[in-house]
Amino acid sequence: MSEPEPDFEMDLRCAQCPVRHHAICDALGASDIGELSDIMTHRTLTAGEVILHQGESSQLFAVIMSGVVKLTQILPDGREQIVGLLSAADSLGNPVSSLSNENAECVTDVKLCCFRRSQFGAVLRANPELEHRLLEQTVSDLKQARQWMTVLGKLGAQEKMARFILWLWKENRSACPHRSQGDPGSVIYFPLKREEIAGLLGMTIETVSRNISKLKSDGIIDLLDAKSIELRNVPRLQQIAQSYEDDHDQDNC
Amino acid sequence: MSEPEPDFEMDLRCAQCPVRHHAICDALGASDIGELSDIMTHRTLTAGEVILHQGESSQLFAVIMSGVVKLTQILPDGREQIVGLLSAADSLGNPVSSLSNENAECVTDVKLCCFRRSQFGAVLRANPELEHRLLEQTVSDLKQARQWMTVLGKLGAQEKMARFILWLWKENRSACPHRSQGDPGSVIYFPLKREEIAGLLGMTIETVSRNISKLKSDGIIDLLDAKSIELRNVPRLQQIAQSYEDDHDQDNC
DNA sequence: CGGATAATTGACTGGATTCAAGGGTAGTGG
DNA sequence: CCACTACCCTTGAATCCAGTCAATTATCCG
Repeated sequence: MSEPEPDFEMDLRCAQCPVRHHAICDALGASDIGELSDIMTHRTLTAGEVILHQGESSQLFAVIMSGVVKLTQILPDGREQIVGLLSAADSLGNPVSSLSNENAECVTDVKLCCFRRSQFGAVLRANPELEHRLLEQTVSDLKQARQWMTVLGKLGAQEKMARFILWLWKENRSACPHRSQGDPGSVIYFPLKREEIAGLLGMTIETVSRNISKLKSDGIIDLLDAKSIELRNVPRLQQIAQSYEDDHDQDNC
Repeated sequence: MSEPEPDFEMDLRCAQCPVRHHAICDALGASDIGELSDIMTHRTLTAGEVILHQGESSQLFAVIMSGVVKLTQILPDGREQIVGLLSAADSLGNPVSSLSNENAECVTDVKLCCFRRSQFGAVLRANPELEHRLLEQTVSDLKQARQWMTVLGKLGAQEKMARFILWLWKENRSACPHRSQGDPGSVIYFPLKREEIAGLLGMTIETVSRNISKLKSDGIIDLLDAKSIELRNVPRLQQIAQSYEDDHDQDNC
């Protein structure tokens, strides 16, 4: 139960990789990408599997090819806080130490592109552009963590829910920038249970549920099913969320 | 009021710098440090001065030589969350973009070693060891931000206070690892007002005050003055804080 | 269909905020 | 040196928001 069963598929090369140009490996050109493809292995995990344990040592460094992973911290008495959510093109694992600062657990089924820390570290040292890209991603993660600090520390339940929904919306949008029209059907799907939303926002499942219901009865959102929300009044939502218009984000993507 | 008045002193070189071997510049050896000393300027700021504004562009990147700086995020309605505290040897400013993600404001008088982003970036590109060191620091900051997320999201007022005091204690200890005996007089001084503690822990000044009083009346701490705490029962404090024994931290110094 | 897991809703409780008053302390100027 | 003021801290009382406990309904899968 502690170490997931590896599932190797050595045939798939970087050229066919769906996140080749969205993940940190984009920093390497066609001539250097071989350094990574030579040492990578693919692995498929199922929802609920634990990838990393907080405080424990691991040789894994990986890029997420598909699926969602949650980073959590667990208190001695069992309470769990979600401190990060990772999805396709994000990377996983501590790049500067073998000790993991958080637990990492699959929210959905997940496909990983895995490296041994030592081998990845060697490529990193040989390719400063790659390390620079890793720095950019870490700075971006830090920015997000600090934004969540503000949400957790200063916002009320209603405001937290609104922020969460708007955050989902933004993530959705940056993930699939296909439809160029005036975004007609603003339907968001998310794979998180109420318990996980609660774990992220620092509240209980009951409070999450109550506040979703409130937003629905106010006509601001509509619930298609428990994990699909349709936005009906975005400006109102932004107002409730105490968010500045839009974080004109020029980050990865 | 928006741009602090510079105060140049070109005479002081890196060799005399008190943080030369504790800050990121330690990554550069004696032969390369000149690249930095050639482009650095020292600046002295007084408590309350604002160094960076959230969402605004700035050409500043700096290393703190002395003093304490708080990083904050402010909501449209004025509520303020402290998302980070920086002190001697920490660096300040976004290394990958000119946009600042937070406000930075002096808590005490502060001495900075300043660089222009563009010039520092050039040194960074020429010295991968320096960029690696910056990555290490950013990862460390991210780890800390996520720990605060757990504090903000899951702990009660009493637990937050205990964590805060233990965090101060650890910071104190790593700052001056002089006295090697069994730490007899565990007195901690901190420059933060109640309002700032509240802003960091996601509570109000009144709740902060009440909980400090509670810890004092329980004999767990003693208050010498409003900003000096004496620890009287560390194990009890750790128990209240819901913290694991000690984050056997092998980080920077 | 049936059992298990997930989500909603209600009633009650409690801890933190809010509102308000009262001390303490530091810095200024007579 | 002391008085005065401004700011900071503490403490009390009342309120309120979110948590807890509990019951019901919905959904997913065998």
